[in-house]
Amino acid sequence: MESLRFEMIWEMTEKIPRKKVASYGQIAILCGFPRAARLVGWALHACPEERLIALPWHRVVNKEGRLSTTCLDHTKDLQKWLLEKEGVKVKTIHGNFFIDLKKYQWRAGIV
DNA sequence: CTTATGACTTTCA
DNA sequence: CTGAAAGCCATAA
Repeated sequence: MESLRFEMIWEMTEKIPRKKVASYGQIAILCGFPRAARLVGWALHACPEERLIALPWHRVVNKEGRLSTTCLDHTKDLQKWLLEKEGVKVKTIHGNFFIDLKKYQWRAGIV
């Protein structure tokens, strides 16, 4: 098995269906690297803007379903907006945004 | 080649 | 139950 590269992460992220979300760890697991959750976050952070635009990065949240992005150019507000645009309900709690994983978590790739 | 970092996750106190 | 710390991996410098 090759090393987990950003490209793999991006491709896996692109496979997330509409109205579904996946955790960073889940993406890593689907790629075959259960402990590379941080790579996923960083991969998206290091992703070119062009690629990022076509990438459903907003469907990737942390394990709690919380929008944990710290990227100044791609804020939680933007992510929330993109999700609601798809019809995904986003809860606003104490200034943070949460997603109902029981309802929206991606259940594919568990072949 | 070595050190530092990041949009995470899990475990210990 | 809540909070803090370590673990993890690939990339950048």
